[in-house]
Amino acid sequence: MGNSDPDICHRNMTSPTMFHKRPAGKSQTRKSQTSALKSRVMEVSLAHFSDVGIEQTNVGDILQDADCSVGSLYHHFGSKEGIAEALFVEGVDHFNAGLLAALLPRRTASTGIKAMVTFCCEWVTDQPQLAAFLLSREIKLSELARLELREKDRAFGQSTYDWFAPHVKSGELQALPTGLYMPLICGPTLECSRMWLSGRSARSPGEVAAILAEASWQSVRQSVRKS
Amino acid sequence: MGNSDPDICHRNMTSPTMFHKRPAGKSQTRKSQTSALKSRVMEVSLAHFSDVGIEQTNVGDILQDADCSVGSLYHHFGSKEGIAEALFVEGVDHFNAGLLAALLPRRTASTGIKAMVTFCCEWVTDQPQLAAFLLSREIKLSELARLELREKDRAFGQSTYDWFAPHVKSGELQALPTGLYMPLICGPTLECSRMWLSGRSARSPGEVAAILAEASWQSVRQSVRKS
DNA sequence: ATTATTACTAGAACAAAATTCTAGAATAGT
DNA sequence: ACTATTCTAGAATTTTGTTCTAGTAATAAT
Repeated sequence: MGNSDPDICHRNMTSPTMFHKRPAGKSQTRKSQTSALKSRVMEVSLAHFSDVGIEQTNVGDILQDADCSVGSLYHHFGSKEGIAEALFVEGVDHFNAGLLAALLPRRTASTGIKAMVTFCCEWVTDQPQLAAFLLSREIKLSELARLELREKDRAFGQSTYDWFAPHVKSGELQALPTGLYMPLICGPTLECSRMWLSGRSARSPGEVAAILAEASWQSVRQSVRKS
Repeated sequence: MGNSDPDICHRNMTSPTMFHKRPAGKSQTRKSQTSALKSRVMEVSLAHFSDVGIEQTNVGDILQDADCSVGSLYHHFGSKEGIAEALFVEGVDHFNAGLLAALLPRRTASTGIKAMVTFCCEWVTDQPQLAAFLLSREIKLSELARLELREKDRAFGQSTYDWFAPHVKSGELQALPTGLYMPLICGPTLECSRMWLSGRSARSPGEVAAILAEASWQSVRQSVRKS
């Protein structure tokens, strides 16, 4: 009765440090042990997921590799998909944050757009496992996570558009439906990434970043051409 | 002993008519019954897969909805993933064939590139389920299917490149690494498609086809600009 | 025509793997 | 100290994908 309530708990994931350094005091407090366990599970799961896919990954292996008990896993994540969901949300967050950080400081349309593309390329090339996971699977998200992600997506879109707007006004960028900027700017890069990650292409996005950046820029700039 | 040999059989799928009209004589011969069963399974499976994903779909539901026995299903497809594999290969084939058919008759670089984009947009908008399935999941293919697909991919790439080459020579198209044309031309569209299919965008690719076509063209044309 | 072989259908039985359940230990709150 | 909560554990259960055996139609061989 006074038992654990996973339905609440495994939602309450305050970004357990896969991509940031952990506090890690010497005296392993319970809290840090727990958070370490979660990280371990996520790390191990990512490796398996990106390797053989969610379906083919079996919980037993995760349990073993992360040295975790059945109870703990289901307490924290609720299900195998729950792990995937946590990874997905955290991954998207990380990517979006990086992309914004690359964009916002730029002062001209051209450098901004190119910075976005370049960031994409580098991010994918730097963390192929996470990228493969994010790009190759559309996770079946819970309703709650779906809403959470939708909101983040909206906020992200808003931030980028706030940056774009002045450049549209000044005539450097084309005026387009809001939803088209991201696909035009990052679409080619993401497509290249998929090909590289799945072994269909030898060239990593990092290697062709400059070409992609230039091409994407051409696709969204206000075009006034000779002849 | 003289038993069925699924290891051979379920590879031998001569494209069972999900996207083409079936012969369907009046006297249901065995062959046509069988092929109808396969189509039914694939159709039903696609609906489930694109709805809740491969993992979440359970074979029992497919069996029931397609009115198929366990034995038949495993005889024809070998496994649940086998169905996905068949759908995937057939889908890619259908898409590639359509794309080529749209491209090859065009005589100028501009109309060709735009035809490709337009075809993508229409195809995705016309068969959202299949598109969602192809775009959102990377199927874990068998080694055999992987090779088969690789070969088709190569042939497809060759055909498109044969079309591109003269236009590159004539200076209308940029000279790019071979692997970059498709991502640049179709990447934005596919990205839009994903957003639309997953409900993150309201505008269907069909609605923005013209804009995408123009933008993608700008990204691969040989640019010589004022100032 | 009869037999042999193959392609296919059927569903009970099986095995593997995900998840639930019960219980106990650690921690925080009062 | 006592209570409630969070977390850990692993045995027990259930679900679900797949295999197996057997039987039926179709086709090929003699």
